[in-house]
Amino acid sequence: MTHKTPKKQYHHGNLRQQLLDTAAVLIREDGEPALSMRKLAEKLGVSRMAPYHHFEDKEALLCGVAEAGFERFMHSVMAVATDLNALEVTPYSKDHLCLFVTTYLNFATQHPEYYNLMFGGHLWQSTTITDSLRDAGHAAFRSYVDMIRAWKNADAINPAVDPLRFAQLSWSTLHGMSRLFIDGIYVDEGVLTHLCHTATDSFWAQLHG
Amino acid sequence: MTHKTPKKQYHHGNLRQQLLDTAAVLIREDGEPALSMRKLAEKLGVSRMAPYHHFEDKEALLCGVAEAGFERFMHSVMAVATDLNALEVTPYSKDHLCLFVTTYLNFATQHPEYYNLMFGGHLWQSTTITDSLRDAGHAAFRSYVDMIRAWKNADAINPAVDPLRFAQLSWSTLHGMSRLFIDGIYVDEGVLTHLCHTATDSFWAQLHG
DNA sequence: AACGCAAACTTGACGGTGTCAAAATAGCGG
DNA sequence: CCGCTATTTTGACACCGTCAAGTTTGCGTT
Repeated sequence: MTHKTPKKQYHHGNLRQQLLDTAAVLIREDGEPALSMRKLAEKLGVSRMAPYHHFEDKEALLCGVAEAGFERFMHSVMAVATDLNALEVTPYSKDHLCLFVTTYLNFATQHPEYYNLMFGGHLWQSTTITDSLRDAGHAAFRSYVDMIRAWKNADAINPAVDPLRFAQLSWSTLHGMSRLFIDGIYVDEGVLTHLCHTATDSFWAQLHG
Repeated sequence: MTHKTPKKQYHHGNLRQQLLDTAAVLIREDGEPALSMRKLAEKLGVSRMAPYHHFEDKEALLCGVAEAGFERFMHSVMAVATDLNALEVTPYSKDHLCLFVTTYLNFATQHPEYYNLMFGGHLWQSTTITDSLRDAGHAAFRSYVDMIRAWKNADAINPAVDPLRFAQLSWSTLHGMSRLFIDGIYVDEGVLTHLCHTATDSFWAQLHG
């Protein structure tokens, strides 16, 4: 008979998870390029090579962090979708759309340490990107397209709209806005909320033109 | 009386410029993170510290490369603007708009080594970004807003459109598309041209709604 | 023509990085 | 208790950015 859960199964315990969490914290504090495996290991009171038993190399670790980011991201979006009623937002309305837009940008600007890895070129251009990360990314996009298809199936938008095409363009806009704010090219907080509304207007027009 | 131009003013000659050019080449080949000052110096047959006489540190060098990118970028955009007649594109037409969109994306996708530095977070988030680079970036955006103002002054768009607001949103879209293609998240070449047209349609609608 | 001087370049050294290889240790099933 | 595997450690290496101090070069002045 095995123990129910091997709580502390070794010297340190649940390293792997702590590596992911602490890496995210360190990246948030000092930026991704400043993260070093050695400092990360030291922060967890473990020798420099210990992390390599849980992640093949630094990039694999970052892929893991990005994957965790996708989990959080999906959770955020799902949460808003289910809380529509509680928020007194009527489905398929412009407010609904705006809520989605602001949710996306809030995640991006409030969790840049995740967003950068999730949608940055560093990992996606790399030849060693994890299969699971690639899947998570594709799944996220697919669920976005599915969301638009749902609008279409509910006769909430112009039937001539191509969901895939609209998804590609609108995601580009959301992604571009996110990047410009995260990268500090756009700075003003007020501009953000205003831009969210302008973007929503544009999306709404595309969906009903 | 000084010489008109000090052609070969020292051992090596016009290093500074070769540093900028070769750095761009190396980044294009292996990506920005793979660029090292030492390899760059060696490639030019010069000792490792030589570059530091022309650029304070690695980041300053990258700022220089980015600045060169802005020059090329502005040149590309200007060239299209002046060649409108030769290309048989009537000013302020939808084709005109589409031409601008494709020009932007062509630059981004064909010169990622410059685009990444010009509009990437690496330099803009850094506290040590060069003043001249900052100026170049702002100038580029300002000239974009001015272009839209010109359309407005020519009564070519809906007078209710706020040029700054439209510039921010449309630039976000262009930037987002560029990033997604450069980062290899969107891959298909055909999708690019199609997305350019979809984006143009959206912009056109915003300008004439 | 000689000199001086500043600009351009080199060499040595230091602390930091990712990670390969091999040794050490811990915990669990038999 | 033994042995086996999962986990962690230590040593070593090549590479990186760059500070400090030395060396070369070429031009302007005398």
